[in-house]
Amino acid sequence: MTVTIREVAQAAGVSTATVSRALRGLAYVDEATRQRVIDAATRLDYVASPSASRLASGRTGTIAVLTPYVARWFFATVISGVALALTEGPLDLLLVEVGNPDRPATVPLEQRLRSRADGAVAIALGDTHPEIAPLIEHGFPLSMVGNLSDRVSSVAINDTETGRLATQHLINLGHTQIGLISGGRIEDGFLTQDERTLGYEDALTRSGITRNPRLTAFTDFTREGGERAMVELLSHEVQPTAVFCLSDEMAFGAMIALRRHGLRPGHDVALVGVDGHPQSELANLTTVAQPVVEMGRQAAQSLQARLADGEAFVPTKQSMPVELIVRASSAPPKGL
Amino acid sequence: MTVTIREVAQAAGVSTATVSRALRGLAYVDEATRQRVIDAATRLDYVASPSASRLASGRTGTIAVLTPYVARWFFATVISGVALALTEGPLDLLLVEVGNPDRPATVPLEQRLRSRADGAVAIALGDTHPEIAPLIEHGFPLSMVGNLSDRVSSVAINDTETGRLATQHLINLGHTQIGLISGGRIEDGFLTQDERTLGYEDALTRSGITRNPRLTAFTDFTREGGERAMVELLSHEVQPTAVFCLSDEMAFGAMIALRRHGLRPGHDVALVGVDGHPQSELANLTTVAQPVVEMGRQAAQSLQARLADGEAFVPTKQSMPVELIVRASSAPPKGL
DNA sequence: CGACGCCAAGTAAACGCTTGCAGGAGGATT
DNA sequence: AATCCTCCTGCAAGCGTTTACTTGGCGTCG
Repeated sequence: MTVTIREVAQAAGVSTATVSRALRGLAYVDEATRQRVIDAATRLDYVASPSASRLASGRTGTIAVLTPYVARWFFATVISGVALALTEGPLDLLLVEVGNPDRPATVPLEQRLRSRADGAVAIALGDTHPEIAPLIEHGFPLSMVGNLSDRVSSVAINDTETGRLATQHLINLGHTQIGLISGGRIEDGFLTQDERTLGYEDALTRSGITRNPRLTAFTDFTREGGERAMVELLSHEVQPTAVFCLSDEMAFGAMIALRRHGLRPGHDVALVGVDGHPQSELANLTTVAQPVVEMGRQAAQSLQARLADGEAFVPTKQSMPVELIVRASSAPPKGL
Repeated sequence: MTVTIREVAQAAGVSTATVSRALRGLAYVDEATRQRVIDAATRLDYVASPSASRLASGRTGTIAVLTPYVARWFFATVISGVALALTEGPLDLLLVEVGNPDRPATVPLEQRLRSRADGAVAIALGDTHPEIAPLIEHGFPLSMVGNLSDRVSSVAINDTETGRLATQHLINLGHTQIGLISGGRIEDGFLTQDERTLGYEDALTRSGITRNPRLTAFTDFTREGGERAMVELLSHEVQPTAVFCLSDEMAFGAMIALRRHGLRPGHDVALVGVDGHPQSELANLTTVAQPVVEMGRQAAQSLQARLADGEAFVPTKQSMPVELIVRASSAPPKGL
């Protein structure tokens, strides 16, 4: 059924070794010979068997994408960036769900990756995450997106700066009762929420505002979470005139909650999110946008660089620029 | 570095053949022996080399997902459904971008799949698509989502019914000038837009309304496309009081365009989309929702069934239920 | 009680590549 | 003219499984 390297060798009148070398563009093959081989291969519609070549070479030609979610915007968009980077080369993209609390791992990640991928891009996962840490320990080539790490290459935005930027914007508008909708604390080295919160606190402090813990609600990074969190905030006696949401999706949820309470986002309660989600325009949401596709692409590229380099490799930490996009959801407090 | 089957065999005091059989749960292995093998394997942290087993068995244990886009909501969500179905088993998920007009294929799809996947799930691709058709021709196990086909198993909604449902809803509200924002015609067997359009026409006809071609705009299935299309519709002399958008994202774009023209969705122009996009709630968009995750899951399952069955296989056509979710974007025309 | 069948386990031949090593052909260098 | 490179090519040993075939032991049946 399938054409083997032997048949190509026969057709081109050379050995299989030469076919292998010729087709992979290695040195020490006469140009005329190479052409003859390529012609034969094309004619026979030959494609090398990946399994065989992987077995023989020990390289898989595959990189894995490790992600807790595949459908959520941020994750899906990073994946598309990785895919973009891989279209250049001949690498395969193996999709692996990791760290989704709703779907506990049945097989240890390391086993799922061993001899299956040469390296991996991890999305929004901490470097001490129980599934990830062993990989790093064992020197598995890893590249992280959305979370900076000292132990592996990583690309992310400056989350502290992001939190500061968003909060300062609200302060500049005249707000002082600024709420926070944050993600729950995670103990696996995933620092996004901590750092954005740090930036939030820092901005408040700089302006001489003391943080009120009753103005913070913890939830998860979803629309539903944002909705619940906003309801919670609204239930307290002291209410925020503005809320910094750690993600746009959370902010969308917050908007829904506000509306349900007869309040108008922007008019009654100012809202700022983070992400630059495509829907933020329609929702009129002020947001700190991050270059998500590009982050995925960069991570994949630095991983490829590492795979090419081999030993001589130092983890790089890449910080991407953010941009505050101001829309109607952030207006001055009503008194002003 | 890595543990081989031979070492396990030695440790368990059996042959590699027995180890192979024991670990894969095949018959003709004494339970005591099997346990001994499993213990040894566990102790040594043995994991079979996929390349080797693929080479030897001819099966890849991988299914590919073929998709034009990975980040767009519908596609990402289908992929998550496929991933969901695969978490049960030991199958790998290979992600392959196919049919994205912005990224023309460098290597023929068939070559990218040969000996790399046992089967594939194609998302929103037609069965005569130049990349897909050869696969079907050669009997490659395929399962389609979002587009029904006679030639392979497929799962989708009834698009004609969907178009009818959406349009009828607008008619029921009292609209007669009902516009359509449609996708461009594609000649590769992808029928979604044709059928939804058919449903739209049919609903009009049934109510004795003659379709006005000036009320239809063609574009692509994106927010930007919807925006452009709505601008186009608004530029004509005869204007719609309602518009049926073939996808929610298009409808979001249409909303943006309306707003830019000082018109209010629902109030000035009624809007209905298709998808049940998570953002439709916040946007107050009336939509015909489809069970997207479930569709991905079903497609993956029927593919697995086919792979298990082998020869004895007949393509199945699965039609999923839709649900009209009425929100503020669809209101009666202003006169009423 | 011998033939038979069945189960359990082993032997060894693939599977289709890659790659270390060896060899030969020329040309350049002493 | 002998020696040494350099370039090209072939030989063959893996790579780590799976699986057809074989073997042997043991209970069963006529």
